[in-house]
Amino acid sequence: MKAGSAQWWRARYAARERQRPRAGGLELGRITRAALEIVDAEGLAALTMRRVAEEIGVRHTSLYRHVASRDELLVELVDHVLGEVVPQTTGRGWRADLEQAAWEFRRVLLAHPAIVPLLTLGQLLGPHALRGREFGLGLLTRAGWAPSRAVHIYLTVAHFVIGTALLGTGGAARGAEERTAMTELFAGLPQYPLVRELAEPLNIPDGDQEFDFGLTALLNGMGDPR
Amino acid sequence: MKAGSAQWWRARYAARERQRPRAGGLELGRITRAALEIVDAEGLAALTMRRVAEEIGVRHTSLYRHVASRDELLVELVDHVLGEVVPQTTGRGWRADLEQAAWEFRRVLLAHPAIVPLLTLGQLLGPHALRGREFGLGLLTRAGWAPSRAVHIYLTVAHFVIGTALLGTGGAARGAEERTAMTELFAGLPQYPLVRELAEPLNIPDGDQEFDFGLTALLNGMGDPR
DNA sequence: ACCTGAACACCGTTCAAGT
DNA sequence: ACCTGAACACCGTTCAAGT
Repeated sequence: MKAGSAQWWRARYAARERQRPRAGGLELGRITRAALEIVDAEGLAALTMRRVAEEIGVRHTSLYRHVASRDELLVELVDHVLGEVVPQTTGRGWRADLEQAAWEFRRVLLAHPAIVPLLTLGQLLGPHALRGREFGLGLLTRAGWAPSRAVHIYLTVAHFVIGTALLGTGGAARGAEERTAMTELFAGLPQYPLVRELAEPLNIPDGDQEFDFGLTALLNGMGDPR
Repeated sequence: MKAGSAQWWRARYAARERQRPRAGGLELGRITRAALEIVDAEGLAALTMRRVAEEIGVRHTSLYRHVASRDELLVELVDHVLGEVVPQTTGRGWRADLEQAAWEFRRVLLAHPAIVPLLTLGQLLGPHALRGREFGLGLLTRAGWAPSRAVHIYLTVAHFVIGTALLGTGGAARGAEERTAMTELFAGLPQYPLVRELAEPLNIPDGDQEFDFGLTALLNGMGDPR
């Protein structure tokens, strides 16, 4: 069964209910916490089963009693990080609430850049993901949006947050020396005059500004609940 | 030097100019073409150096003469796929042109779902990526958008296309049995009443409709060139 | 029930040797 | 200049054996 699929999640929830952890034993939380530490400090490539086990002080084969594969561990890690998202209502209407939730989601993702690519590994159906989903749908339906419209808006904004985080972290992130390298690169490519001319605004590494621009346009374009 | 970084691309362009391939020899194009075949048919996990070499009929260590690492191969593969994007003007104004380009970009990504996650590996600075960038910036500036505005619009739309493709392909893609599994999953989770109530619209696997909704909202919200 | 040890198949990458 | 062969270090995963 593929880790992160709906079928997998269903089995996972059932197993979690059945489970009674014994005192002093290794549990899933200890594993995901160790995994997050490694991934935050050293990146995704450093996250091996052996490395996680070493961090905890156990043989790496022991992990397979709690997690069926590395992929399962990664899926669990994603929902663990999603637990840091704490959406709150603002008292200033649905649009302000949605914007605040989007920025809060973005904040958490940027705090753990290495796990962002993992969001595409499976479906976001863990307890923390569903908590966020419930919150978003709640504020939209309470504002008067029709159910199918609320779903569309929720999914579009969520995907926008994830998409911009994906492109803004990792390989696409721009430092100072990256920017000078880019200028030099474009200088040697006369085939693309506009790319060269607009090199400066293209390379300003202000992801927050771009995020603000896109989110505002998105919400402007959606109108109001009938 | 990190594959996909601006510095890497700079060296890569320079090396490509220097290169004179000898007749009958192995060249990069042959490698990326074999890689794409494998990845389309069997997914990203099947794309090993040994497998690519086998497909071509050569020892796997030979690949390292043309590509410094597996990561380099993946970055080259991305730009290779981007070559399939053929944006065209419509004669119906900048907005129609931009929408058409966005759909064309989406079409190519969905045709090669396994490579979509690779778009986040490095910067999109290959020749085909820059060709698309030049096209997008061209149609926007010709329409009268101020340069910095054109850049924002271009980046936002491009990131939107990639973001929705990322979440719509791979693990998040929904088949029929996935949807029934999701219904059963929600039925057992009374903690999330709205998620359960809206399960049906949430699980309709119509990515095109969601894409259309988001793209329209985005462009609606951007207004017109001054 | 949980952890350990040994083992398996398979990776990416390096490098001296051939032509 | 390019390809080959052998080798290295390191993976994820399985499973019988211990407690």
